[in-house]
Amino acid sequence: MKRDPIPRIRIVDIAGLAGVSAGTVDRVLHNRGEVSPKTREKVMDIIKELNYEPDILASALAAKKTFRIAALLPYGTDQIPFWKYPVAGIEEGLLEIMHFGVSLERYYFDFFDRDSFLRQSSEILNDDMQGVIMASVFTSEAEDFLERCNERNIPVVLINANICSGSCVAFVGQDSLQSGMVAARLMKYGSGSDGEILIINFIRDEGNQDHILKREEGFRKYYGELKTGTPVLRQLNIVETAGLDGREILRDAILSPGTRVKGIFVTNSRVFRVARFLEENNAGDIILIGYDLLDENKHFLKNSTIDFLISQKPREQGYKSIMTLYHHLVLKKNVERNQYLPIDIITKENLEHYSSE
Amino acid sequence: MKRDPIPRIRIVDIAGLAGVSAGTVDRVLHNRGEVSPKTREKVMDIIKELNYEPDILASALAAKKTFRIAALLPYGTDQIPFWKYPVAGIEEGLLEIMHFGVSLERYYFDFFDRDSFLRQSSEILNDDMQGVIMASVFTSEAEDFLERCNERNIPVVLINANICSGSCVAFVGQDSLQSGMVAARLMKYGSGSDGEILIINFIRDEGNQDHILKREEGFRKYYGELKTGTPVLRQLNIVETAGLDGREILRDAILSPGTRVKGIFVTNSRVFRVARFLEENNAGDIILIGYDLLDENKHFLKNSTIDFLISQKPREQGYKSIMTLYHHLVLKKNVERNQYLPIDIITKENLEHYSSE
DNA sequence: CGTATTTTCGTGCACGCACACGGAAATATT
DNA sequence: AATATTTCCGTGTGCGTGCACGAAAATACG
Repeated sequence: MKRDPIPRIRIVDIAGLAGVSAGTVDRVLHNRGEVSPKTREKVMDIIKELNYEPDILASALAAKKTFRIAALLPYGTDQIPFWKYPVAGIEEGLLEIMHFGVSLERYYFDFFDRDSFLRQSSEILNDDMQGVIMASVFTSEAEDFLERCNERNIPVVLINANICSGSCVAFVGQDSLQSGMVAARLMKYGSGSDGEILIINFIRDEGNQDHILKREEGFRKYYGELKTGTPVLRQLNIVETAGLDGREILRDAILSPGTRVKGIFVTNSRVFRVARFLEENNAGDIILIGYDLLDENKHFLKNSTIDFLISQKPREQGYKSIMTLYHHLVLKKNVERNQYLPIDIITKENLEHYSSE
Repeated sequence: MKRDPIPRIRIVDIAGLAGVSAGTVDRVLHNRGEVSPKTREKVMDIIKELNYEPDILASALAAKKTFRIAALLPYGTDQIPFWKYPVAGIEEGLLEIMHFGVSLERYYFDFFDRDSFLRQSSEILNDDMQGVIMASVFTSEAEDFLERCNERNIPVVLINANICSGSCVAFVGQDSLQSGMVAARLMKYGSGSDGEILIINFIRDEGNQDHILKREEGFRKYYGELKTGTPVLRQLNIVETAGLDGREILRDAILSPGTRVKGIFVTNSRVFRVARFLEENNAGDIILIGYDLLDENKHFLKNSTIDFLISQKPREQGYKSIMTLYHHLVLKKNVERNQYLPIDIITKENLEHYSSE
């Protein structure tokens, strides 16, 4: 039976061993004031040798330092409910770390309006922020803003969609290629080797769609690697503008005479639109796979119109993004550049235990 | 753009408003020493009205209180590797909360030896522990020990297998019935409506097997609720004693002439034994579903001998158990009695992002 | 009423760290 | 050599809370 005593090394212990005062050790630790090279080296050696770690409770209490973090995200709407969840995850993480002086400023923009993104991101640069959590919905504007932040040494964590050229501190999101492959494996079990499968992309005129395209790519990759018989994979792009849900396009693709649709893979969280359509038209024997536990998607999963949902874990994305900034900013620890979240497969049977995602 | 200022109410603020010293407020807060009823009521009113919350950093720093938590778990072995993971999760949680004075004592026992459980649990009662995390492997002994702990007001968190009659603070684990139903849904997609499906239980002479039986129950429940054609479900119990892996029983059940096994559901983490057998005998077209990301299970998932693994998330069970005790013991917060973990479905394609479970 | 005992409460100091201030020592300038 | 300036470092106090000690006030007893 092992005991776990924690003999904490304190600043005064190091001071004693180095024959200096605690104030000098503090100056060495924080590169503050002036310390002679000889004294500095002696203190640093002891710090390393004893593996000194500060008591973060005492440090936070004494410093009363504040870390102001900006959240630059789309606001969730009834049409795009997905974005309600990362926000909730960020707020949840804030509750855990606010004791350490972290505060959050919220800069929300309209998912469909590039100018609102520009306005809010400009405002961040006018304020005195120490870190930013950003959703890169508009790619080139986000890259521009990221560059501005880098010039000011403001660390940025990207959420949900990565930017390849960005020098952010971290990206928190899902491996989109792999999630497409997961969807394909599930589809293959459910729909067999014949007929055709629709890959439906709800896309926009503009903005970052890498993750959507990568999901399709992964889906096709899985089938491409199969040794025997595969169904026909057919892409269907539905341009997503405010107000339209693509009903006529769905009718043509699914209900036209001669179509043999066995399954549908929707590459984002708007799968509820397809589910609505299938339900209205009694097309219940089609395997339907999509993303995320939005309320309406959950409703259709429960009544078996949707067979599987893949969760991007949006709440956990939010939670993890703020915790990553905390580790980087406050604890000064190394954080991983790409933080991929698990690719959760949700069925009617395990839905209840995922509901808070 | 909303600001998030936190004007913290301190003890000295309350003291000023009540016309007493901070020491008196402290005495009221902690029911310490003696305070006149009149003064106590005045202070309590102000505390409630201002919704005072202590600064947990300052509280932990000043109190230097230690919370000693006992971990009463089986040790992980090559034969039962599952138990390596909850331990890792507990250690991970400990790192996050040790600043608040939490320390961990490890009391490990042999999964197959009731006496070792009795020895270790007795030792806990002899030591001065403030909380216990326990795996209820031997049901009645665990109930007994739980009763002892209750007499001493030592809170206990159960992990992995619940005890129905136990008055523990919390249970952290998976909803076994639902996980069996998830397995059945996956099996149904993969193996169709004819032939037979084996439900293999690796069981022991003694000990808590509720969760294993519940998984089978859930599996059967799913098929029972189907409206049309179901395969034959056949139970196969393999008694698990140290050293044997049930190879002969598997041979009879799977390879005998006349058997038409389309799928196998193994109700715990020993699915690698079945996978080994299938691989050795080139029986690769059987759908195989089991539990947990042990190294050997992962190997068979990668080479497609195993089709799906359901994760009990053992590491997260450990993590969550210690965090639950922390919330209860240190923060004095209410915690939920049954904390069910998500039922993760793992395929070859999403395995990499679950590897740390 | 005087003395003894109990109740009540203010005060001081501890926790480990952050950091400002100013005195002492070292160095530069005249 | 005397004076001015810079470098270096020790000391003191703050952060918010926990808690021990003992003085003052209230109460009990003879």
